[in-house]
Order: sequence, then structure tokens, then C-alpha cells
Amino acid sequence: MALSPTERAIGLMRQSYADQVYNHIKAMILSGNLRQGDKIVEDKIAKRFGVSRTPIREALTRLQLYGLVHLQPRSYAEVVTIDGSEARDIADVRFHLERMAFGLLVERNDAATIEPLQRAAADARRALDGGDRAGYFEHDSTFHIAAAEGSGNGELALLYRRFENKVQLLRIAQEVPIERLEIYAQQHFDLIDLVAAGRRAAVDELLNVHIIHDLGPRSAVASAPGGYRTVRDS
Amino acid sequence: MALSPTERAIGLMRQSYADQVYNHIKAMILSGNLRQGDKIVEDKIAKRFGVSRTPIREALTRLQLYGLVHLQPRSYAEVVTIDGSEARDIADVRFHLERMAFGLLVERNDAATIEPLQRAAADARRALDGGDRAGYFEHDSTFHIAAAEGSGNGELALLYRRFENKVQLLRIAQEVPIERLEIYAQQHFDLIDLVAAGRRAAVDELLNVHIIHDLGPRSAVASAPGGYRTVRDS
DNA sequence: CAATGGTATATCGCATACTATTTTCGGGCA
DNA sequence: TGCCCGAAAATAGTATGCGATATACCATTG
Repeated sequence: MALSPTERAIGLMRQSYADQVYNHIKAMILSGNLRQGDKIVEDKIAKRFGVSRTPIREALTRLQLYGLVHLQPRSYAEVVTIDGSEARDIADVRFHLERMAFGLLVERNDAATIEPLQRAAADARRALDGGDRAGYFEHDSTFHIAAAEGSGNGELALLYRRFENKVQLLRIAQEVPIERLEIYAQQHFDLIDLVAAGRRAAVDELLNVHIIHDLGPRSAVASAPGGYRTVRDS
Repeated sequence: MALSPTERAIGLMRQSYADQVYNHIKAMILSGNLRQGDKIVEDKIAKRFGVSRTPIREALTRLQLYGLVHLQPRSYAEVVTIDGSEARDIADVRFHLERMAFGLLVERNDAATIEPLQRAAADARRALDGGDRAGYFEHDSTFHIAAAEGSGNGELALLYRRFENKVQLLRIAQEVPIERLEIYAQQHFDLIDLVAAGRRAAVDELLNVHIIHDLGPRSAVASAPGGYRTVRDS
């Protein structure tokens, strides 16, 4: 974890340990490496990373505020558990945020702004074709964040980027069948087309389907049995 | 800051120092006691509160994520400065969040849910009549938070409660004339009536006026000439 | 055998001390 | 005079240790 000679020589500004730990734990959660309800103990992580508990605590505080871990006072921390009802709520909020973002995109009607969406949509499709599930989620996330960024409303972008963490956590936990992901991937392109065509109402409708409708009749998450651990396991 | 004998005897659970400091600094910012751009130095605050820097740092981390302070790495922290463009963005986002909340309120059509709004609206009016400007802001805030809470969507409530911090910061900084506040106070009651009447479209429209329209043609904040000292310059 | 209480252990909350970086400021030099 | 440089001060980042609290486990009792 120490600074490499090269980094020091170049004078490369390094992230603080707290930042690095934050990113690492976040990645572990969002990759499914740490699962919902998993116990997180400061001291263990500190030893694992070879740093003291101080930066760990800062990272955990941030993760808590981003809604990814639950900090029980005087006790240990856990990866948050999202039940079916919460999943529904999250989807609802997400829909309204995205409707705002895409509404602004339609208003702007700017090809350059949409370009990042196109790239993300293409990347997502490619990942899916390559059977790279985690990669797909990554680009799916990028697509929607790009929409928020492209809205031109900095606050919306900020809010959405934070909120998206939880959305991503849901994506992982839900274990959506691959056929469904195929549909999502296509809908991304459809969304872009509708935005380009300025068909705002149609965009809203498709967003609703894309985000909410497919959640199904509840409890898509709570029942996730987690048969196979997907990713690595350091 | 230490635990009182009574508290200890009763076994009353006390807030952590970090919590207390967080609440205190937040109150200082939202009461205008700390102004936009003001410098915040960990050590100074630590001494002021009679605690070590550790809980201070935790409080500042939270304040940063709630959008109230800007943490410059390796340097000092500042109370965030919101310019006119950002104010506009915040209002826009706020409108969409509140539209969602009030939409759900209309759907629920439940008198008990609306009761807290009524109380807050009445409190706000009372504070205004008593010339208690800070008190008005407090209850204004409570009103809108109550709407988010009453929506029945926990995620929305969570998101809004956080977001509201920045809104409150704006309220303070804008130094809106009292006549305008009178209008706002009345609009709260109007909103309640429209919700009770189930007039969703009318609610949307009034919300737009209440939140966005009154911002004026841009830069309501940046240009606030304020006979009084407006912004920073500590 | 279940429930209750008590002790040990795990774990966090905070204080203190040290380190690294940034900022500030004054003095030398063009 | 204005600018650059270097030293000193200010400040945040991290490590470590101790004390407090929660959790877990076991014994005791009804």
C-alpha cells in the first residue's frame, strides 16, 4: 500500500489511504465479492490492507453515507441488506431522477452530449455478448450516469452518482437472467433514439419499463439465494 | 462535553461526540452562524468543543457528503459556496423530488399522513408572524421533509432529508424579503388543500411556482447585493 | 430444559502523538 | 519594485493505545 518510488519521483498525487480503501471496499461490494449482510470489521480490514484503523473508519463512514454499509454504533458494520420493498422504493426514486435527466437531454437535443451514452450502450452490449456479466453492469451503470451528467444539471449528476451505488448493489443482488439483460441492453439504444427524436413522452414510458416495470411482482431481491459466488475472493 | 452524572446513572444512551459535533456545525451553518466560504480548521473546532480531532474529522466527512462543506485534501475545509447556477440546479432537482413526494401524497389521500404538514405549515406561519425568521426557515424545512416522509417511500425520504441541507443553506444565503416568505407560508396551506382535493396537476403547478419560479430570472443568489454583508469575507 | 445472569471477548470511540504536505511569509536578487 | 526561493508555520493524514460498550458464551437456577 506504500507509495512506489516511481509515484514519489513523478510527484504523482496519490489518493489518501482512506480513498483507496473506500474505492476498494466499494468495488468489493459492487462486484459481489462482499455480499449483503456480510460483516465488516475495522481491524480485519486494516490488517488486510496494511494500514491502521483510522483511514478504514473514514472509508466506512463514507460508505455508510452512500448507503452501502450499515454502521451499528459500538458494534460492527455490515453490508446493507435491501429487501423487496426497499428495492421498489429505490426503483421509483430512480425513475423520477432519470426522467428528469432524460427530459433535460431531450431539451438540449445535442448530439455531442449523447455520445457518451452511445459509447456506454455499445460497451454494455459488447460485454454481454462476451458473457461478461460484471462488465455489463459496469457499462449499464455508466450509461445512466452519463445521462445524469449530460443533463447539464450538476446537482442532479451528483445526486444520481451517489444514488447509483445502491442501484448497482441491487443489480448485483438480483441475479437477473441474461435474457432480461439483453432486453435492457437494447432499451439503452432505444432510449438514445427516442431522445434524438425528441419524443419525450415515449422516453418517459420506456424509462418506466426499463427501470420499474421489470422489477416484477416484488421481492426480486429478498429471495436471492446466491447459489454461485461470482467473482474472485481474496 | 463529558457525560453528566445523571446521564450515566440513568444509562441514557448518549450520542457520539462525532454526532454532536456534526449536529452543532450543521446548525451553525444552517443558522448562518458560519457563512459560505468560511474556513473550518479541525484543530480549532476540536479545541472549541473540548474533544480530539478524531470525532471532528468524522463530522466533517459527513458534512462534506451532505454537501455542506468542501474538504480540500491536505488543506483546510470551507463551508460550501453556492453560486447562482448551482442554486438554479438545486431548485430544479428539488422540484422533481417534491413533485414525486406530493404525487405520492395525492395518491395515498390519507388525512393522517398530511397532518404533520399542517402542523409544520402552521408553525411556520406563527414563526413568521412573530418575526422569527430562523424559526420560519426551520418549519419550512420541516414541512417539505414531512412531505417526503409522508410519501411512504423511504428512499425518497432519505434522499430528500440529505438534499434538504443544501436547500436550507440556500434559504439562509438568499436573504429573501419577508413579503416573499409570507407568500411561501400561504402556499404551504394551498399545497395541503390541493393535495386533500386530489388535484394533482394543480399541485405540480403550485410546486413549480413555490420552488422554482420565485428564484427569479437567474442569479437570485449570486447577485444578492444585500445591504448587509452577503457572503464570505471572514 | 429454559431462562437468567455474569464473565470473557470482540469491537468500536476517542485521545494522543507523529508524519507528510501545503500554505505562508520574509529575505535575497534581478 | 516585483518575483522567486527557502524556511517556518499551519494543517491535514495516519498510527497507536486505552477505555467503553456490545456481543457471545457459559454457568447457574428455577
